[in-house]
Amino acid sequence: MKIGSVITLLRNATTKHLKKGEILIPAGATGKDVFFIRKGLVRSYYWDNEKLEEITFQLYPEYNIIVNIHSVLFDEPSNFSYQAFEDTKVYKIDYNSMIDLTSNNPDLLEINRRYIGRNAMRQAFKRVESFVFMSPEERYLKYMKDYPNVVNRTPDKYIANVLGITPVSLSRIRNRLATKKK
Amino acid sequence: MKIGSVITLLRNATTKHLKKGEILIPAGATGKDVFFIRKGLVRSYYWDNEKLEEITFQLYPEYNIIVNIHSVLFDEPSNFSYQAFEDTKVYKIDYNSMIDLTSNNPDLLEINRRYIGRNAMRQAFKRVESFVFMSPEERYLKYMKDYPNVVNRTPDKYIANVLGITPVSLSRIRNRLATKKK
DNA sequence: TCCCGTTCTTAACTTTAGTTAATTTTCTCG
DNA sequence: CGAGAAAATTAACTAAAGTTAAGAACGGGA
Repeated sequence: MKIGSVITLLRNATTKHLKKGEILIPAGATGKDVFFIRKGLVRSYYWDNEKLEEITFQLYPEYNIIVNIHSVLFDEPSNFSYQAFEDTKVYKIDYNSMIDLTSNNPDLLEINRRYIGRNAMRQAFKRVESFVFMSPEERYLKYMKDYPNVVNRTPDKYIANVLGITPVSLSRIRNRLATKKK
Repeated sequence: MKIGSVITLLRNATTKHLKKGEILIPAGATGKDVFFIRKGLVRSYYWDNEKLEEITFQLYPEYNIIVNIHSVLFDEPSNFSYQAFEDTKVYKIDYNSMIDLTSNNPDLLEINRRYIGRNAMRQAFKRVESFVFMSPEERYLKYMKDYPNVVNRTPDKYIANVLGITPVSLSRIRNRLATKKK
């Protein structure tokens, strides 16, 4: 990745500061923005009308790219809200402007392909694999290993959501693992 | 999608016939091929060394595109084998040739973006959502609804794998649903 | 059609997860 | 620092899933 290309991107981006708890993208949004998290932590979540509670879908620490998959790739309004989970600084650029920039610039085209499409795809695919092949306990261990910088900044109840289990169940898994070790 | 573009693609593709049971892509393969299933049914599966059995990851009926995500997008050898689950006819084209073709042809570029990247991404993402937000029972009902043409051609044990549960458990879910209905 | 292998179902049992609620611990921010 | 809120743990119970195994049903050749 060439430094000049990055500068081109940054010149076309705006900077946004969010206080902990502020909403970056509200549910229902249709805007096609791409965000780069420079600092902080963002979570995406879904309001479950049956259980009457929020279910956290994913957690994004600094140096991650967020695109609202629903609006940007699927042309639907966003199912999720994206919320700053710590004081957060993001760079924001319109997706279509980004496509325009990248199509005239081989380096940026490569960045686009590599860091947006491929990365999001890889994450989603690996996550499906973890659900198909692994137990909740194994999934938890893997998540801790892969994202320690997320786990130790986030209350367990949100991690439990991401793993597809309840907070109570996660607490028991931790207990089992702790007693097993001895 | 213009018919001319499709013909361009087909002229650069080869046709392959597979008997039921034959392997389309063996585990460990590094080839970057794109397959279009003209007729038949293909499954991808993983050999689980712990459980000493095959776990089916996904089922692809006719008119679906198969790319080996591991080799084509992640530059790793394939983790999965892809096997014809019925007598199957596929069109095959090398991924890089396809990229070359598409980059000089706006229609094909659109096909590429839309049907390969976006579709695979959409599938993977929706599938993660189903694991995070839904119970096995709900997941089964949704799968039946979304892919009836797969379900009624595939033994349940393979469907169970795809849903991340055991065949015994799927059988009980079916039983529960049947008695609930009355 | 009959046979054999695969798949499905059922049962019995063990383990784990969901649910609800009470209690303890930890955070947060005024 | 301290009070109130949020989160984590624990318990008791229910529901569901994993495991193993046995028998029934099914299906695809010969």
